[in-house]
Amino acid sequence: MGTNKEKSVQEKVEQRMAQLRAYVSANQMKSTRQREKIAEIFFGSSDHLSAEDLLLLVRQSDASISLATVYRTLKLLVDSNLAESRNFGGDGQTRFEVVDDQEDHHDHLICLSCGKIVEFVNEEIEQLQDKVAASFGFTVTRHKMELYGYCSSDNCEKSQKK
Amino acid sequence: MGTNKEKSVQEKVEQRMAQLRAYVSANQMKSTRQREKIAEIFFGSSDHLSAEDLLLLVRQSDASISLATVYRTLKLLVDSNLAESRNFGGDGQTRFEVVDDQEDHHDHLICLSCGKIVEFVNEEIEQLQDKVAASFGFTVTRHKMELYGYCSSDNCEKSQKK
DNA sequence: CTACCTGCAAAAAGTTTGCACCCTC
DNA sequence: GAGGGTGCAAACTTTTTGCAGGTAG
Repeated sequence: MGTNKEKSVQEKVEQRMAQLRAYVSANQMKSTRQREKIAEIFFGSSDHLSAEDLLLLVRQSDASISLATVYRTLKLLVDSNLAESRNFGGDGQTRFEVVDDQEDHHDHLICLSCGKIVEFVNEEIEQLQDKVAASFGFTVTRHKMELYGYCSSDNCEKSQKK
Repeated sequence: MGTNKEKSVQEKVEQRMAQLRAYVSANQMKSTRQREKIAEIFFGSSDHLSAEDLLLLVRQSDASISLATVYRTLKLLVDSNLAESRNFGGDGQTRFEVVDDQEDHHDHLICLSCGKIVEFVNEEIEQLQDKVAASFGFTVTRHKMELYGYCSSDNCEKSQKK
């Protein structure tokens, strides 16, 4: 593992930052210290962060950044197609995650007991989705699939949330 | 269409009402005019209503009902497994829909242009989902699948929302 | 320098809750 | 009659926005 097929985390982050800078300058926007920092930390994180989560992380390296700017930056990332917003479980918390161009789309498997979130891809399902949609005259551009259930992790039964 | 395999809308609503009453009395709760009305209208509606939507409908026949009671009743319906809450599009609106015991689970196809929502079921996909989940050691109890794209309805291109 | 950005605080939007009064069982 | 239910308004939570001052290009 970790050969030429995978990019290092650092490389991926840099690639996203480049895309962001391109979008920013193409739209008469400016590159600021806050935007750079927020985006960089967001791209580097693999979790499903809420705005508040991200604010906390960002403040570890720059305590003056405000929640409003985090929201504004997240909106920018979503608009530029570098991030996507999700609404798991209906707990009223919007979470964001990094979008990987076409190359690495995935769905989620969520444990209702311990909260673990696993990402997966299944080409067969994707094809069936397109087929079903087509039968209704729809062309699918993106989708969201979340499977809720129980995992078999050791520390799952023990550390039940809720 | 409309033979013995389908229940009339009225019958379905009554069945739900009976389940609700059972739940209510089994939990030392009371049956009130407001609860009855809200639940009945909710069960009778096939749309994906928000609390506010439902309030408007309910007020057509009883103008004194409050939003708080609608929320309280919706929570009751969700707790009693007669309704389910959804979060489409991430537009900050929680929508509710009637749960049909096991018999009629479905997923959604959503048109990004005109907002049309189509419900569908595909057994093949469901089986694949279980299979994929099992490969990660998960047992799926429920899932959510939303396909976003564009429909081919006549009045779609014209009446674009947003 | 100009236009875009940021922080702050106020405003929105959606949902929940405390309380006094009301109604069902 | 007692205990849950309702309406109203206030409280909360999450996200957005107006404004005055700051800064990138």
